[in-house]
Amino acid sequence: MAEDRDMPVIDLQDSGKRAALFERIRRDHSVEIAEDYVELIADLIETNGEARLVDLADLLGVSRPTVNNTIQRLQKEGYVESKPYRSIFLTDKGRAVAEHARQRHHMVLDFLHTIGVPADIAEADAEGLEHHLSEQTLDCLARATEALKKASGHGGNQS
Amino acid sequence: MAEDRDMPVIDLQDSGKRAALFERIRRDHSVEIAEDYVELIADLIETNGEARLVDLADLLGVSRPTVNNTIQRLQKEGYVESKPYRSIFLTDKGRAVAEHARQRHHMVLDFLHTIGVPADIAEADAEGLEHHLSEQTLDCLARATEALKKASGHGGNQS
DNA sequence: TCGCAAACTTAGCATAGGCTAAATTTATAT
DNA sequence: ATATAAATTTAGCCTATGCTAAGTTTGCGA
Ligand SMILES: [Mn+2]
Ligand SMILES: [Mn+2]
Ligand SMILES: [Mn+2]
Ligand SMILES: [Mn+2]
Repeated sequence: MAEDRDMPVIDLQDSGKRAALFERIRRDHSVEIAEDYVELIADLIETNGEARLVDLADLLGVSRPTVNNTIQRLQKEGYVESKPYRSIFLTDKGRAVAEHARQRHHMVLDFLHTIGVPADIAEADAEGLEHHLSEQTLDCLARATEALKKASGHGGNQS
Repeated sequence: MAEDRDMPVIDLQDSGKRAALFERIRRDHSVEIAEDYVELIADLIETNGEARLVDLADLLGVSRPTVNNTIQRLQKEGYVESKPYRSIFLTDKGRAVAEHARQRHHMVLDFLHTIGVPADIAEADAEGLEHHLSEQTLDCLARATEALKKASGHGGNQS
């Protein structure tokens, strides 16, 4: 139970191994924006019938030219399709990514709610956390969420 | 228990509120590198007596000029001090950030281990997750970790 | 001590992701 | 039908973060 809280977390002996972890984080970040965009686009299409650039810009809190720029990149990378001045559609690849992103988003949110994080804060944290969870960890998280739900359901206390 | 897994996670009605969440993520990302650097620098100083640019570059998996560039920015922003061609030191601000980062890193890792994530994967995921947890969520996470430890300790099963 | 290797810096380049201002196209309302 | 408004795009700018190649400084071994 002695939780060496002031020891390096990091193995300074094997720099190659450590470097690989940071490389994964940099990769995660490079797909993060794609994930948020396609998830929003899927939501907009389902809710409004179409995904317009102006709505994306409002939801993301960035300027319209910024969205335009990113959409062009996402189109090059095969996530979306859109003809000039028309609204935005998902490719099969984009739809798959959106579906996956949405599931993870739900799972993270469900977990945060279960451990007692207030809804607003859970929403905020989930938006960042969702992009850094491996499949393995998602599995374990789902199991832990169920375990905690069961525990508190059967008369457990958490405060 | 009907977990509407194919509903938008996102409130498309209030774009201002949603935009605020993404703005926080963008802010998180802009301090993320600072956190990883100061944490590594603290570890190197404790372990080796000094933090050298070349070791940072090896551990981070980036080139030496990249580290040089970032260190100059971190110095402007008051996290580190270093005279040309000499090794790198933390300011009080840098030390505080490093300490905080290390605690979070430990907590996330402890949690991931507790829910059964293999050590390698836990290390990898923690490196990204650690930067997106609010204080509130950290609190709840610590409590959940204890609860799960207790549960499995007292003859619980998780698979 | 002095020459070479290691470490660090500078210069120059690239891409991603932001911005504003201005141009262009599409949609709407009279 | 046409003027105006809204939406989208382009142009031009910025910073952060990455790179390689080349220069500079430091440190060490012979
Ligand atoms: Mn999401
Ligand atoms: Mn997100
Ligand atoms: Mn860390
Ligand atoms: Mn990290």
